[in-house]
Amino acid sequence: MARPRKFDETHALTAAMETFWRRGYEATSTRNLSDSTGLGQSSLYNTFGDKRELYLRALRHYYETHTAEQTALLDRPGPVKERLRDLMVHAVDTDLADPEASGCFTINASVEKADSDDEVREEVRRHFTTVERALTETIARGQRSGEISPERSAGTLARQILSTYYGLRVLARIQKDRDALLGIVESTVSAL
Amino acid sequence: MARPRKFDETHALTAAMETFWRRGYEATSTRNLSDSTGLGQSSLYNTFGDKRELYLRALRHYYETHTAEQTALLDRPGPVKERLRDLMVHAVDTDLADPEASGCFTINASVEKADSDDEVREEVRRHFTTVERALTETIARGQRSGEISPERSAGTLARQILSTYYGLRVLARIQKDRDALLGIVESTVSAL
DNA sequence: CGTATTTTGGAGCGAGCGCACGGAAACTCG
DNA sequence: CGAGTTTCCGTGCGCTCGCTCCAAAATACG
Repeated sequence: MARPRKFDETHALTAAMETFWRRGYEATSTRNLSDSTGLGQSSLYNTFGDKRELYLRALRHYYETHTAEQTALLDRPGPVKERLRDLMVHAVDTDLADPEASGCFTINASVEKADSDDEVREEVRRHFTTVERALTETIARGQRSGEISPERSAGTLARQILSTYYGLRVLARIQKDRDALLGIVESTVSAL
Repeated sequence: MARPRKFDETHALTAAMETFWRRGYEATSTRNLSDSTGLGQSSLYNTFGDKRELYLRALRHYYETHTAEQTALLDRPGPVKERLRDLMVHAVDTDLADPEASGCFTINASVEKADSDDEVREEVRRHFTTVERALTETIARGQRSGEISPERSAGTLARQILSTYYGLRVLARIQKDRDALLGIVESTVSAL
């Protein structure tokens, strides 16, 4: 019925996500997005709306790919403490593997834009809540199986892990000493 | 010998720091800085150099005022666990008290600008290291007095607290439930 | 009081920003 | 193959950006 697109929308969205992820919202220009996606400016605007809408789409895409991957690590079978350790070790290793890496996009969005944009804040909250819930379920499972003491509530322990986890991802931006970071992980897991 | 300044340099620096802190580096224009400090553009450039230099000055000013305040909380006398609790509770309360608050400037700088600016990264590292060292000393003191088990090294425990602490400050941007946040603090302190 | 020196305020520079637009191009379908 | 529809690409608009410059203003000193 009309001229077909010569790009894949998901590929373009992934490229835009990586650009926002690495450079942040303000430091990313629409030319940067045009370059990294390979789309012309008008195609960008036709497909995704304006810069802010594309940022929100990128953040949601991060949820569907990366946040989902994090909770998937927790939902796997096996000893619960190993699942929790996997989550954190995986984060440390991906943060350290790529020198261009830019931590966790959700945290970046939370710091740079959640204050000034209600929709961004709600989206960030959704990410946080999803990970927190996955952690709570995992810990509750561990408490039922006896791997984790039921002394403190699963919710409190989950928030404690969540806090350590996000702190790790902030520290890992500066502190590149893998052993020090893994020491945090071990100490946290063994304290459960 | 010449026309005297009609502003106080420290006051201007404090105002600039608060602007960068709240809005971030990229979203802050030199007009914003001119407005918040009350200085004309030429006075700003005469006194502080360009925008980036002013940002570095602001970050160092944060170190001397706010980071120093954090370590001062730890250096006070009294039970060690109370000192650690104070540090975290104080952060939660200041983050929640002011709806305009924007978390921890060091974390913000780490997320927005440490990747792309070596001097910012070194300054952020200095903040992190200072808090980590203060935590290590505090925990070592607790181990000597018997308040904290010497099973795990003071350095590892310090980094664990540091991680939780920074995670708390990220979470507090979104999660405004004081009881949930304080639950993290209690759980962390009681696990020592 | 005149001169030297520094600060101040405001205008304005070139560059890059987000975004819009219009015509050419590439398809589907009658 | 022509009509209709959507996408693509380049140009450029209005604006704001970081930063500079300069003349007026305000002091200290001989």
